[in-house]
Amino acid sequence: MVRVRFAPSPTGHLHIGSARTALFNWLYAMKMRGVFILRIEDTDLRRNVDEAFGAILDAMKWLGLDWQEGPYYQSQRLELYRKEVERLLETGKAYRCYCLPEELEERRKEALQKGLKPMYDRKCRELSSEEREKLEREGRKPAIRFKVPLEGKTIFKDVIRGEIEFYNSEIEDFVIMRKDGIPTYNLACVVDDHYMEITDVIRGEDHISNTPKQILLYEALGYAPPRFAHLPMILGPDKSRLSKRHGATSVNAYRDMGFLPEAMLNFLALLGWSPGGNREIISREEMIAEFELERVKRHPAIFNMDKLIWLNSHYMKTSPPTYLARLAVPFLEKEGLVGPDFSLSVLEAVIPLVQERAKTLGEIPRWVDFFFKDEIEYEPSAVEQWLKDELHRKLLLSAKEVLENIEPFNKENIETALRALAEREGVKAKEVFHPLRVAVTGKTVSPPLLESLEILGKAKTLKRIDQALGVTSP
RNA sequence: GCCCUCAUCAUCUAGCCCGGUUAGGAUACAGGCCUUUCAAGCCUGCGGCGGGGGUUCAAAUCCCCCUGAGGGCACCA
Repeated sequence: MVRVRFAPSPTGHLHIGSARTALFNWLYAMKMRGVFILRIEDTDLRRNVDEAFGAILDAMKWLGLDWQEGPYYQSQRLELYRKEVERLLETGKAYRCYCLPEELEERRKEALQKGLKPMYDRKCRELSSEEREKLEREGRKPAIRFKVPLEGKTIFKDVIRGEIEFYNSEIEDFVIMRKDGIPTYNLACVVDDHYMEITDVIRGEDHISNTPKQILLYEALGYAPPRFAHLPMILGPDKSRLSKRHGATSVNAYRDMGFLPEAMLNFLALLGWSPGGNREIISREEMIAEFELERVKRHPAIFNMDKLIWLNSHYMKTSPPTYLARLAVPFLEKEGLVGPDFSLSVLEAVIPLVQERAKTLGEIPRWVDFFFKDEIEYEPSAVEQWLKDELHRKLLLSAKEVLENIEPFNKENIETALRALAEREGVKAKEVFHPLRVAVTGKTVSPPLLESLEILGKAKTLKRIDQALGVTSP
């Protein structure tokens, strides 16, 4: 049985890169009919954890990455780590280090100056009991360091990259437990992965250099190591690590901009993986069916906002209007276009007119605002272009007279009548449509006019025309 | 500085493992068609195997070197 985990630290948000890691873990678990576990790595005492992971949980749920176990919190498992560290101490595979942070820093700088590797100098590795007692008497509290083998190499086979090896001499005696008794990442991670029976560790490429340390820990603790798979990084357009300077990096920020979860998921899946062939659009079910860890790319991927937008507009076009209407409500509320008591059915009627125009939910309000306002504002340039001159004012007035007599007030009847009007007046149809569009929407760009008029209704349409003629009268 | 990883259009990528393709698709960009605006859709164009050596009848594909990019080197995760 495959068991994988996603183990974020409780920052205030789910980073795009973390989300991709979560997705690939989830996909692999689903594909293998295994278990996807959520674990919160909150062993950093300095970080105040309060509700910081709430946003992470929200983002996971929004993307539909449901977990079968957890969330587990490392902060609640401290006894377990202490017990394991004690074992390492007893078997001589770890030791107490009394060096002060300032001392370490100074020695690190010295080493760097001499052109040596900035590694811990193993000063406390072979302390005699007298030396230890002396340091204890000074009131020093020890941190626990892992005794890394001085020779040999640590080799592992990465599922995505093949064999990777490190010389043990390149690895320092890293701290596994701080002087306050809180374990560090590498130790807690290994202990948890063992006790949670994780079979496959799928994580970012930035963890490759942690892997030999962890494997050494697995060996020292007598655990069988899992398989490892390191995912490529996600970079910004300038090829540097994706960060705030490239724009939004959290999943929730994209949700709030009006991206659909389907698009986000599709986009994330394509960042470092591809189903092969020429497919770009892929559903959650297809991803699960076709996902293969071995097909994951080895090179970093650049976050391509244009592609995300394109994918989103695709899902906007193909999603059911009722679904989009429901998701669009908060965006309309934010613009003050709808109150708590508005009718969803009008919105549902309007969505089909804009779903292939708005690239995100966030763009919907500016396409549909005139349906929800009593008084619309007129763009000065639009008025200037279509409502100022005599010809268009006259055509608009005639249009109003024609529209007044249409019954029922639907697209077909409106179109027939307006085209007939244009013909009678000897002008092109658009000479009638354009002023009418500006009169009703206040803009030169809008959803299809005829459908819009039908939904708006005769009364409001006529009122708008009067308003428009008033706006432009001397 | 040391260690590790990676390398196909501007970007995401198919192809690489099992050498023989006019190196394919998508986004973006440009042009055209359609059209009541804007979109969408359709068509066309632009554009790439980082460089150098091998191996081979034949290399994007196999090997080596260089270069470039990314990651790591915490009592962070």
